[in-house]
Amino acid sequence: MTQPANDKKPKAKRLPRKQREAQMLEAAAREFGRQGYETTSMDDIAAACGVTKPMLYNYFGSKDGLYCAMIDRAGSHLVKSMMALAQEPDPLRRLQGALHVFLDFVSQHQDSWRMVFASDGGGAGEQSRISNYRQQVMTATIFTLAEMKPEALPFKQAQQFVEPYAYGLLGAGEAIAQWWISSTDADISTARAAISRMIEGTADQVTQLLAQIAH
Amino acid sequence: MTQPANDKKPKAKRLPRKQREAQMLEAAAREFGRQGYETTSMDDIAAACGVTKPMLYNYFGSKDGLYCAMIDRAGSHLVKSMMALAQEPDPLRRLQGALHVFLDFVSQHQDSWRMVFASDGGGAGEQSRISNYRQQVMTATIFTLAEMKPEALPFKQAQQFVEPYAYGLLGAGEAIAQWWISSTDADISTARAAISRMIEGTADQVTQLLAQIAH
DNA sequence: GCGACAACTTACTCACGAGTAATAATACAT
DNA sequence: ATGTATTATTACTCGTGAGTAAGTTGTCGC
Repeated sequence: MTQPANDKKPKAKRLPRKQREAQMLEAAAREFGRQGYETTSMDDIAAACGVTKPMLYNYFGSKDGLYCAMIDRAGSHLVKSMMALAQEPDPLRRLQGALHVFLDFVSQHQDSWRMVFASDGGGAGEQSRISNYRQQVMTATIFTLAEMKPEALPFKQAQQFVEPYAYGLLGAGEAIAQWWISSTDADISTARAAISRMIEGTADQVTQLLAQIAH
Repeated sequence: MTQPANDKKPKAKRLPRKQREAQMLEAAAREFGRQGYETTSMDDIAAACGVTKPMLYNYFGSKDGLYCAMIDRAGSHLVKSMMALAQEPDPLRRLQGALHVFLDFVSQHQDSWRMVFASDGGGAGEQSRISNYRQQVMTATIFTLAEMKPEALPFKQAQQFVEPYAYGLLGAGEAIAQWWISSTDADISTARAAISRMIEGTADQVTQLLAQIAH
């Protein structure tokens, strides 16, 4: 519907499948990200990579299929980068490292990260649950936060208490990322610093809380 | 499409306009909240209050019109409640008060608050900007945060520095509210405590930051 | 009772978007 | 060069949802 913001009016040059698929995923990410799942038509995406609709169906089967493929590409990339931090022993530093990775991810997937991460509800019927990369990041965060004061109380129990803070932190991270993207002038280091400080402040509070609960 | 989750199969009882309108707004909030803007059909909403589509068009003109009316109802209510806190002089307490109001709002508008507040992008084309109640809350938060250490540096400048933290805080509040809604067992006081602590932690950091900038 | 207005319905139009044949064009392997 | 795979297109079907026109029924003032 709304002009796909892209060029390539002339004839579609012939391209091997792998390349075309990659291009399609790019375009899908861009269009879905800009307009949301429902509002983006397959024709939009097709036009955005200078090809016609049936090609999309050839390669991805359905709108859902394309959507999921695109989510998966970006999502698995995020999670993989985050998992690499698992060896860092200090929980606070691990949290900080995760934010670093997260902001990098956002800056690289400016349009689509919201879909990948928040999976906006409007997404693909069944698939919105399947590809919940957000959940994975959340779990890791809860885990890390519960480690802040390990001597205070049993780990399982600490996780309970810490859960809302993990959600809050993630929410804060997302919001600041969003702010950074949409503010034209702001430097990324400002965003980084803000999240970093919020993590620190929250970590302090959580440590206090855990200590306090343990009497 | 998806069954509107409501009853009232028999004949539509006749109702005066004001009452019917209120009922429609309720239903709209419920359905839009559950399924999102694009996915909810006018027939869904009509069915949800035991009436037929043309009535909706009679009273609200269009889907956009209905959507905006519903946003406005809840949104102005939120903003009004928050404005009542303006007389509180201590910025930290004001922030805490705002969160109290916010959580009350969320608990009263469980389905729809996301639409009202985050205005989910998929919303009504032009109107998504018009009815940005989120923006109002944001501005107030920036304002309050900048007041944390008034002697440090000029107010206008403080606002600049404080902006990402305001976004972060709001994001955290939303995320925790969301967590509370979707977790079956959690008590609201837990959510309140978590947001409260995060505000405190962040406020500390902001105060430090402002002091530090002022040399 | 009896207009007359407000509340409500039935029964459409119209556009747009997902998905699908059936068909054309180009590379490239032998 | 020529048969065969793969890449691509044109030209549809079909369902669904926004919005409307024209008609029906209940209710209130007098």
